[in-house]
Amino acid sequence: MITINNPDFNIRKIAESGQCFRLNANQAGGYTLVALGRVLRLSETNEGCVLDCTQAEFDALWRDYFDLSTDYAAIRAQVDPVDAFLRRACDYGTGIRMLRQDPWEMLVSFIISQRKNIPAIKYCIEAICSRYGEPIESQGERFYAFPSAERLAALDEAHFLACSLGYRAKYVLSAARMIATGTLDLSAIAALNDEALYAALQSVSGVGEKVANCVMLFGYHRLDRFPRDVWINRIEAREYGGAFPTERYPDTAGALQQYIFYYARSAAYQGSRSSD
DNA sequence: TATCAGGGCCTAG
DNA sequence: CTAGGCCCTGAT
Repeated sequence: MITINNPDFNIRKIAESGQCFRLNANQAGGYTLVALGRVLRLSETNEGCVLDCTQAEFDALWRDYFDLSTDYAAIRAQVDPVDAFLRRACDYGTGIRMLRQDPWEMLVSFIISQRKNIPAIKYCIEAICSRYGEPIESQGERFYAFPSAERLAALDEAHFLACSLGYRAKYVLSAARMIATGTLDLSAIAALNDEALYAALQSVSGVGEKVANCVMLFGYHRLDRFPRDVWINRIEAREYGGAFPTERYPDTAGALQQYIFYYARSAAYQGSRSSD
Protein backbone atom coordinates (compact mmCIF):
# COMPACT_ATOMS: atom_id res chain seq x y z
CA MET A 1 0.00 0.00 0.00
CA ILE A 2 1.15 3.49 -0.85
CA THR A 3 -0.29 6.65 0.67
CA ILE A 4 -0.18 9.98 -1.12
CA ASN A 5 -0.82 12.88 1.21
CA ASN A 6 -0.80 15.92 -1.04
CA PRO A 7 -3.48 18.60 -1.53
CA ASP A 8 -2.58 18.52 -5.21
CA PHE A 9 -3.64 14.89 -5.53
CA ASN A 10 -7.38 14.28 -5.37
CA ILE A 11 -8.48 11.13 -7.15
CA ARG A 12 -12.15 12.14 -7.31
CA LYS A 13 -11.34 15.42 -9.03
CA ILE A 14 -8.95 13.70 -11.41
CA ALA A 15 -11.65 11.15 -12.24
CA GLU A 16 -14.20 13.89 -12.90
CA SER A 17 -11.90 16.20 -14.80
CA GLY A 18 -12.61 14.51 -18.12
CA GLN A 19 -9.01 13.66 -19.04
CA CYS A 20 -9.32 9.91 -18.51
CA PHE A 21 -12.14 7.53 -19.28
CA ARG A 22 -11.11 4.39 -17.39
CA LEU A 23 -10.91 5.77 -13.85
CA ASN A 24 -14.26 5.21 -12.20
CA ALA A 25 -15.89 5.13 -8.78
CA ASN A 26 -16.15 1.59 -7.41
CA GLN A 27 -18.46 -0.25 -5.03
CA ALA A 28 -16.05 0.18 -2.13
CA GLY A 29 -16.36 3.95 -2.21
CA GLY A 30 -13.00 4.39 -3.90
CA TYR A 31 -11.84 4.47 -7.50
CA THR A 32 -10.60 1.81 -9.88
CA LEU A 33 -8.22 2.65 -12.69
CA VAL A 34 -7.37 0.43 -15.64
CA ALA A 35 -4.19 1.68 -17.28
CA LEU A 36 -0.76 0.47 -18.37
CA GLY A 37 -2.22 -3.02 -18.65
CA ARG A 38 -2.94 -3.05 -14.92
CA VAL A 39 -5.68 -2.40 -12.40
CA LEU A 40 -5.16 0.05 -9.55
CA ARG A 41 -7.60 0.77 -6.74
CA LEU A 42 -7.43 4.06 -4.88
CA SER A 43 -9.34 5.39 -1.90
CA GLU A 44 -9.32 8.60 0.10
CA THR A 45 -8.64 8.24 3.83
CA ASN A 46 -7.83 10.64 6.61
CA GLU A 47 -4.16 9.97 5.99
CA GLY A 48 -4.36 10.68 2.28
CA CYS A 49 -5.09 8.72 -0.88
CA VAL A 50 -4.22 5.05 -0.55
CA LEU A 51 -3.10 3.08 -3.62
CA ASP A 52 -3.27 -0.71 -3.48
CA CYS A 53 0.10 -1.40 -5.06
CA THR A 54 3.60 -2.23 -3.91
CA GLN A 55 6.33 0.34 -3.52
CA ALA A 56 8.12 -1.24 -6.48
CA GLU A 57 5.08 -0.93 -8.73
CA PHE A 58 4.51 2.61 -7.56
CA ASP A 59 8.11 3.55 -8.32
CA ALA A 60 8.10 1.78 -11.69
CA LEU A 61 4.72 2.99 -12.98
CA TRP A 62 2.36 5.10 -10.97
CA ARG A 63 4.65 7.85 -9.75
CA ASP A 64 5.22 8.82 -13.34
CA TYR A 65 1.64 8.11 -14.49
CA PHE A 66 0.26 10.53 -11.89
CA ASP A 67 2.94 13.08 -12.74
CA LEU A 68 4.01 13.35 -9.11
CA SER A 69 7.20 15.22 -9.93
CA THR A 70 5.33 18.27 -11.23
CA ASP A 71 4.50 21.06 -8.77
CA TYR A 72 0.88 21.99 -9.44
CA ALA A 73 0.82 24.53 -6.62
CA ALA A 74 3.49 26.40 -8.54
CA ILE A 75 1.40 26.27 -11.71
CA ARG A 76 -1.59 27.70 -9.86
CA ALA A 77 0.58 30.33 -8.20
CA GLN A 78 1.48 31.91 -11.51
CA VAL A 79 -2.16 32.68 -12.35
CA ASP A 80 -2.85 36.36 -13.01
CA PRO A 81 -4.20 37.75 -9.70
CA VAL A 82 -6.57 39.97 -11.66
CA ASP A 83 -8.18 36.92 -13.31
CA ALA A 84 -10.81 36.18 -10.66
CA PHE A 85 -12.49 33.47 -12.71
CA LEU A 86 -9.28 31.50 -13.22
CA ARG A 87 -8.33 31.88 -9.57
CA ARG A 88 -11.71 30.46 -8.57
CA ALA A 89 -11.31 27.60 -11.05
CA CYS A 90 -7.88 26.75 -9.65
CA ASP A 91 -9.04 26.88 -6.05
CA TYR A 92 -12.06 24.75 -6.86
CA GLY A 93 -10.00 22.22 -8.84
CA THR A 94 -7.01 21.93 -6.53
CA GLY A 95 -6.08 18.26 -6.55
CA ILE A 96 -6.27 17.84 -10.33
CA ARG A 97 -3.11 16.64 -12.06
CA MET A 98 -2.32 15.96 -15.72
CA LEU A 99 -1.95 12.20 -16.07
CA ARG A 100 0.72 10.79 -18.36
CA GLN A 101 -1.49 8.48 -20.37
CA ASP A 102 -0.75 6.21 -23.30
CA PRO A 103 -0.72 8.06 -26.66
CA TRP A 104 -2.43 5.25 -28.54
CA GLU A 105 -5.23 5.01 -26.00
CA MET A 106 -5.61 8.79 -26.07
CA LEU A 107 -5.70 8.87 -29.86
CA VAL A 108 -8.53 6.35 -30.04
CA SER A 109 -10.39 7.79 -27.05
CA PHE A 110 -10.47 11.32 -28.40
CA ILE A 111 -11.37 10.24 -31.92
CA ILE A 112 -14.36 8.58 -30.29
CA SER A 113 -15.10 11.67 -28.17
CA GLN A 114 -16.29 13.88 -30.99
CA ARG A 115 -19.97 14.80 -30.67
CA LYS A 116 -20.37 12.52 -27.66
CA ASN A 117 -20.76 13.23 -23.97
CA ILE A 118 -18.49 11.64 -21.40
CA PRO A 119 -20.76 8.71 -20.39
CA ALA A 120 -21.18 7.82 -24.06
CA ILE A 121 -17.42 7.96 -24.62
CA LYS A 122 -16.82 5.65 -21.68
CA TYR A 123 -19.44 3.24 -22.95
CA CYS A 124 -17.75 2.96 -26.35
CA ILE A 125 -14.27 2.53 -24.88
CA GLU A 126 -15.42 -0.19 -22.49
CA ALA A 127 -17.17 -1.96 -25.35
CA ILE A 128 -13.92 -2.04 -27.33
CA CYS A 129 -11.80 -3.09 -24.35
CA SER A 130 -14.13 -5.82 -23.14
CA ARG A 131 -14.30 -7.38 -26.60
CA TYR A 132 -10.72 -6.96 -27.82
CA GLY A 133 -8.55 -6.16 -24.81
CA GLU A 134 -6.45 -8.66 -22.87
CA PRO A 135 -8.22 -9.78 -19.68
CA ILE A 136 -6.72 -8.76 -16.36
CA GLU A 137 -7.77 -10.66 -13.24
CA SER A 138 -7.72 -8.59 -10.07
CA GLN A 139 -9.19 -9.52 -6.68
CA GLY A 140 -11.68 -11.87 -8.26
CA GLU A 141 -12.82 -9.36 -10.82
CA ARG A 142 -12.05 -9.36 -14.51
CA PHE A 143 -10.95 -6.21 -16.29
CA TYR A 144 -9.64 -5.63 -19.80
CA ALA A 145 -6.60 -3.76 -20.97
CA PHE A 146 -6.90 -1.26 -23.78
CA PRO A 147 -6.29 -3.27 -26.96
CA SER A 148 -3.20 -2.75 -29.07
CA ALA A 149 -3.27 -1.11 -32.48
CA GLU A 150 -2.31 -4.44 -34.01
CA ARG A 151 -5.31 -6.12 -32.45
CA LEU A 152 -7.73 -3.45 -33.64
CA ALA A 153 -6.12 -3.29 -37.08
CA ALA A 154 -7.17 -6.89 -37.66
CA LEU A 155 -10.86 -6.03 -37.23
CA ASP A 156 -13.15 -4.34 -39.68
CA GLU A 157 -15.54 -1.44 -39.54
CA ALA A 158 -18.54 -3.54 -38.50
CA HIS A 159 -16.82 -4.47 -35.24
CA PHE A 160 -16.51 -0.82 -34.30
CA LEU A 161 -20.04 -0.01 -35.42
CA ALA A 162 -21.17 -2.70 -33.00
CA CYS A 163 -19.38 -0.74 -30.26
CA SER A 164 -21.59 2.27 -31.03
CA LEU A 165 -18.84 4.31 -32.67
CA GLY A 166 -21.10 5.38 -35.52
CA TYR A 167 -19.32 7.44 -38.16
CA ARG A 168 -16.12 7.32 -36.06
CA ALA A 169 -15.72 3.57 -36.73
CA LYS A 170 -13.78 4.08 -39.92
CA TYR A 171 -11.54 6.67 -38.26
CA VAL A 172 -10.52 4.29 -35.48
CA LEU A 173 -9.95 1.45 -37.91
CA SER A 174 -7.76 3.53 -40.19
CA ALA A 175 -5.82 4.89 -37.22
CA ALA A 176 -5.18 1.35 -35.98
CA ARG A 177 -3.94 0.32 -39.41
CA MET A 178 -1.69 3.37 -39.71
CA ILE A 179 -0.05 2.47 -36.42
CA ALA A 180 0.09 -1.27 -37.06
CA THR A 181 1.69 -0.84 -40.47
CA GLY A 182 4.17 1.75 -39.24
CA THR A 183 2.79 4.57 -41.36
CA LEU A 184 2.63 6.51 -38.11
CA ASP A 185 4.93 5.74 -35.17
CA LEU A 186 3.47 7.14 -31.97
CA SER A 187 6.71 6.57 -30.08
CA ALA A 188 8.90 8.21 -32.68
CA ILE A 189 6.79 11.34 -32.98
CA ALA A 190 7.18 11.93 -29.24
CA ALA A 191 10.52 13.48 -30.15
CA LEU A 192 8.94 16.09 -32.42
CA ASN A 193 8.35 19.69 -31.46
CA ASP A 194 4.82 20.88 -30.89
CA GLU A 195 4.03 22.03 -34.41
CA ALA A 196 5.43 18.88 -36.04
CA LEU A 197 3.67 16.63 -33.57
CA TYR A 198 0.43 18.54 -34.11
CA ALA A 199 0.72 18.03 -37.86
CA ALA A 200 1.66 14.36 -37.54
CA LEU A 201 -1.41 13.62 -35.42
CA GLN A 202 -3.68 15.44 -37.84
CA SER A 203 -2.47 13.18 -40.62
CA VAL A 204 -4.86 10.65 -39.10
CA SER A 205 -8.33 10.73 -40.61
CA GLY A 206 -10.83 11.94 -38.04
CA VAL A 207 -8.22 13.90 -36.10
CA GLY A 208 -8.61 17.66 -36.26
CA GLU A 209 -7.33 20.48 -34.08
CA LYS A 210 -9.32 19.59 -30.99
CA VAL A 211 -8.47 15.89 -30.94
CA ALA A 212 -4.80 16.51 -31.82
CA ASN A 213 -4.50 18.96 -28.94
CA CYS A 214 -6.11 16.50 -26.53
CA VAL A 215 -3.71 13.73 -27.57
CA MET A 216 -0.78 16.11 -27.14
CA LEU A 217 -1.96 17.29 -23.73
CA PHE A 218 -3.06 13.98 -22.25
CA GLY A 219 -0.88 11.50 -24.16
CA TYR A 220 2.34 13.46 -24.68
CA HIS A 221 2.14 15.71 -21.63
CA ARG A 222 2.48 18.88 -23.69
CA LEU A 223 1.11 21.12 -20.97
CA ASP A 224 1.12 24.16 -23.23
CA ARG A 225 -1.62 22.77 -25.51
CA PHE A 226 -5.07 24.25 -25.01
CA PRO A 227 -7.86 22.13 -26.53
CA ARG A 228 -11.01 24.11 -27.23
CA ASP A 229 -14.28 22.22 -26.82
CA VAL A 230 -17.81 23.53 -26.40
CA TRP A 231 -17.26 24.09 -22.67
CA ILE A 232 -14.06 26.04 -23.12
CA ASN A 233 -15.63 28.02 -25.94
CA ARG A 234 -18.47 29.04 -23.65
CA ILE A 235 -16.06 30.11 -20.93
CA GLU A 236 -13.96 32.08 -23.37
CA ALA A 237 -17.08 33.89 -24.55
CA ARG A 238 -18.55 34.49 -21.09
CA GLU A 239 -15.49 35.16 -18.99
CA TYR A 240 -12.85 36.38 -21.41
CA GLY A 241 -14.79 38.25 -24.06
CA GLY A 242 -13.45 35.97 -26.78
CA ALA A 243 -10.19 34.19 -26.03
CA PHE A 244 -8.35 32.86 -23.00
CA PRO A 245 -4.90 34.50 -22.73
CA THR A 246 -2.91 31.36 -23.58
CA GLU A 247 0.10 33.53 -24.40
CA ARG A 248 0.36 34.49 -20.74
CA TYR A 249 0.86 30.82 -19.82
CA PRO A 250 3.19 29.49 -22.51
CA ASP A 251 4.12 26.34 -20.59
CA THR A 252 1.02 25.56 -18.57
CA ALA A 253 -2.10 26.75 -20.43
CA GLY A 254 -3.25 23.17 -20.92
CA ALA A 255 -3.04 22.36 -17.23
CA LEU A 256 -5.05 25.51 -16.50
CA GLN A 257 -7.53 24.41 -19.17
CA GLN A 258 -8.17 21.30 -17.08
CA TYR A 259 -9.00 23.34 -13.99
CA ILE A 260 -11.30 25.49 -16.15
CA PHE A 261 -13.04 22.47 -17.67
CA TYR A 262 -13.64 20.91 -14.27
CA TYR A 263 -14.95 24.16 -12.80
CA ALA A 264 -17.10 25.10 -15.80
CA ARG A 265 -19.03 21.84 -15.57
CA SER A 266 -19.46 22.02 -11.79
CA ALA A 267 -22.65 22.88 -9.96
CA ALA A 268 -20.68 25.60 -8.18
CA TYR A 269 -20.11 27.49 -11.42
CA GLN A 270 -23.39 26.56 -13.10
CA GLY A 271 -25.24 27.78 -10.01
CA SER A 272 -23.41 31.07 -10.07
CA ARG A 273 -24.56 31.49 -13.67
CA SER A 274 -28.19 30.56 -13.05
CA SER A 275 -29.34 34.19 -13.27
CA ASP A 276 -28.40 34.34 -16.98
C1' DT B 1 -42.34 9.57 -26.55
C1' DA B 2 -39.89 13.44 -28.57
C1' DT B 3 -36.24 16.54 -28.70
C1' DC B 4 -31.76 18.35 -27.98
C1' DA B 5 -26.90 18.51 -27.29
C1' DG B 6 -22.67 16.22 -26.70
C1' DG B 7 -14.62 17.45 -24.90
C1' DG B 8 -15.71 17.57 -33.92
C1' DC B 9 -14.36 16.33 -38.36
C1' DC B 10 -14.95 15.80 -43.32
C1' DT B 11 -16.60 17.25 -47.67
C1' DA B 12 -18.72 20.29 -50.89
C1' DG B 13 -19.36 24.72 -52.56
C1' DC C 1 -14.22 30.41 -45.52
C1' DT C 2 -18.97 28.41 -44.15
C1' DA C 3 -22.90 25.00 -44.16
C1' DG C 4 -24.47 20.61 -43.70
C1' DG C 5 -24.06 15.72 -42.74
C1' DC C 6 -22.75 12.27 -39.76
C1' DC C 7 -24.07 7.87 -35.75
C1' DC C 8 -25.33 7.23 -31.36
C1' DT C 9 -26.27 8.10 -26.38
C1' DG C 10 -27.67 10.60 -22.19
C1' DA C 11 -30.48 14.12 -20.30
C1' DT C 12 -34.81 16.40 -19.92
